[in-house]
This record gives sequence, structure tokens and C-alpha cells, in this order.
Amino acid sequence: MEALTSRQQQVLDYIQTSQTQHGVVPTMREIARQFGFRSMTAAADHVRALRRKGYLVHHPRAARSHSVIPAMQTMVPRSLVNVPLYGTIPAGFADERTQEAERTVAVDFESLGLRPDSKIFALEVRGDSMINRHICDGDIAIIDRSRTPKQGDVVAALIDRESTLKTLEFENGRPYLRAENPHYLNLHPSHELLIQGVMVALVRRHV
Amino acid sequence: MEALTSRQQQVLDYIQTSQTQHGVVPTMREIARQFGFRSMTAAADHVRALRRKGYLVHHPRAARSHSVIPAMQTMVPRSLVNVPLYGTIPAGFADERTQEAERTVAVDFESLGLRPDSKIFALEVRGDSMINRHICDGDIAIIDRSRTPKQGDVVAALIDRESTLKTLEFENGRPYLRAENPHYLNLHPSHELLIQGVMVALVRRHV
DNA sequence: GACACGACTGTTCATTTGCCTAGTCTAGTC
DNA sequence: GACTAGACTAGGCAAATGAACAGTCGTGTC
Repeated sequence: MEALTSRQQQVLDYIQTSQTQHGVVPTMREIARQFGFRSMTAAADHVRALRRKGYLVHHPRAARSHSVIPAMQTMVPRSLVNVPLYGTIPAGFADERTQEAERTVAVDFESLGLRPDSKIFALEVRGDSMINRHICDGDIAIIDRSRTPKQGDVVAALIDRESTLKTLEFENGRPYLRAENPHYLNLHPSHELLIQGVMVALVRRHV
Repeated sequence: MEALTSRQQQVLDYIQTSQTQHGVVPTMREIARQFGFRSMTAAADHVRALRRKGYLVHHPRAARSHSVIPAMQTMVPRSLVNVPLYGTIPAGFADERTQEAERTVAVDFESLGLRPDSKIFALEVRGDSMINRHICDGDIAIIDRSRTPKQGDVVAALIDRESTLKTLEFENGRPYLRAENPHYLNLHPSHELLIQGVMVALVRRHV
């Protein structure tokens, strides 16, 4: 990749910092102000040079569109993502994402075989209703919201305004939720079954 | 943090995805187009709601400025370490570290409550000898070599030149290994008991 | 000296874009 | 029924913004 002049490097650094720290890319005027240019054209020239040299992608005429090309961004080893960890998920979560997620869990998408665009959250398991599937109280279930649940999947479902894990089963084409513990009853939903995601992995801390 | 409606969640997801994947935040019109709104006001309403509920930061009148607040973004990894994942551990492993570990697993030391100087490796569980402790065939056990095993700990021990998981127990002051499955026998070692580490966590892939 | 190029000033212009007003429809709640 | 809130349509305005044009100045280089 073609080398940059020192000034171009400064401009690139500024754009990149702004992008990662504030979430938005600066405008030509903001770049000009940052470096004390009296004219935006100076900033535009630098941006044009960075484009030409392949450091920025750009959508013509779109505001704030000089984003640093993804491959150049601070790369993360493997595909590690911190996902929110919920204790109990209040009613309607999958839609809500109430931010009571104080904690997060690092999930390695790659080693779990997840697609990069999967929507993942983590749920702390309460109770032993899934004990016969070897899912214990205190386990952390990694849930994929973007996966369509199939028969036999362990799913996070909304029951009594709380999210719990159950196995998804079908009977005469109608879905119901099976607890993997004979002391618990299966749930045949009267109306709509609210499934928030499919469990794709499990993490257990062993003190 | 206040809860979101399903539509608001969708909009937030779209903004966040766009921000991380393309580097730029979508405009009101792009949001409207994405969701098929005929009017931008619909998009603006959602963005306003997200702002009010604290999910987006925003600079008035600035283009593409609805960035997802930094704290909510996928955060940089913490103390992440790739540890070797062994299938079966050959005899004398702990000293050798034969690099036949084709695979590695990313482990977040912090969220697992591990000390930074812990010596960690991963072991794929074979068989169901620990099934009553809800450790299944195919699970990945995270083992700490630097921890001193206590009674009741699940340990990786060297038996018949292979490493397997058992529960450490004591009888008259003498240690022995208990299988958590009545079909398996407990092991009372005749000579020395070779314990390679204590299981500190478990990861299970659910297809 | 002629030429190229990077860095910059000053100004203008067409679009892009956020945001406002005004209103409809639906669902839920007291 | 009255009331509230969310979700949406329709149209329009003013600010924000990228980009173009026309130059200047300095530093190399052939």
C-alpha cells in the first residue's frame, strides 16, 4: 500500500480515532477545524489522497462517509465479541434488551462456529428444569437470537414474564416447551409462543 | 436502562451493525429505506426514542451522528488467552507440553475469575464417566494446572497413559478418583496419583 | 527554467440530511 | 368512552455537508 506523508498520516489518525471513539467520522469542516485549516479544501485534498492511496472507503456525496476501511481497523484476534449477560430476562426481552446487563461474557464466535452476524446474548440459567440435559443452575447459556428454532433445540422462551430455557418440541404441528426434568411440567402455550433465541453454547464456571 | 420495543430494537440493531460493519452510521432515509418506511419520520421517531432511552448519543443537526454509545459497543477484549485444546493427553503431558494441540480455545480469564498467571489448557471430554456431574461427551473442560486440587474438585488425572476427568476424593487420608457414573469404577491408585490440573470451567457447543 | 506535487486559502453551489408540523391507525389502560 | 403511547404517512424547511473552481506558496527534480 502506498506510503503516506506525515500530514496525511495525521489526518488518517484523526479520522480513525474519531471513528472508534465517537462512533462517527468527522466531516471535512471538522477535519479542517481540528488542524486549523482555514479552508475545507485542504481537508478534502488530504481525504482525497487517502482515498486514492486506498486507506479510506468513500461513498460519493454521502455525509461523513470517509470510513476507514474495515481491514485496517484495530483487528481483534479471532472473532471475539463481548456479549451481554442477563440474569433474568424480563418480559419481552428479545425485543427489548433492557440494559440490566451489568456483566458481559467474551464469546469466541469462531471456535463456537457462529456466523459473524449472529445476534448473541448470554443468559444465566436459573433452576434445574433442564438438568436432564445437563444444564445446571448457574450455567451461562449462549443464545443466538438470529437462529430459527428447530425441534429439539434448547430455546430461551418467554414464560410468566421471565426468560427460561426449555426444549422446543412439536405435537400435531403445534409447538410446546418441554422441561428436561420430570418434576417440571411441559408448557403448552395457549396463544403465541415467544421464543427469544436458540442456545448454541454453554459455559460453566467451576469455582 | 429503559426497555425497548421490538421495532426499536430492530432499528438499534441495524444502526449498530451498520456502524461496526460499514464504519458509518445510517441516515434517517437509509433507516427508512431499510425498513420500508415511506416516511423518514418513522425512522426519526425510533431514533428519537432510542435517544430518549439512552441507547444512542447524538449531536443535534449533525449528519449521521446517531452513534451507538461507546459503552454498548462490542468492547475490546479483556484478558483473552488462547489455550491449547487437547483431545487425549498423552502420558506425562504436564511437563512436556507436546504441541499436538491442533486446536485452541479462547478463554476470557477475567470472566472466569482466573488469575493472570494461571496455567490453563483445555481438554475435550471423552465418554460419560462424569455424566452425573453434568459433564458430557464432547464438552471442553478448561483445566488449571497451577491450582492445587482439593477434595471434591473435578480433576484431570493421568490414568492408563491418558488424561481423564474424575472427582478427587479422600478416604482415610488417601486420595482416590471417583467417577460420576455408577457404571464406572472408582480408581484407587496403587502408587502415586498423577493429577494434571483442576477443572475450572466448562464449555459446551450445542451444534 | 519548466514541471509536478503536496499543502493550503477563499468562495460558491447542489445535495444531503435532520427535523418540524399535521395527521391517521392501532393497541392497551383506567 | 377517554386517554396515552407507539408506529406510521405526507410534505416542507433550513442547516449541514461534499465537492467543485480558481488560485498561492514551497519543495523538489529533470
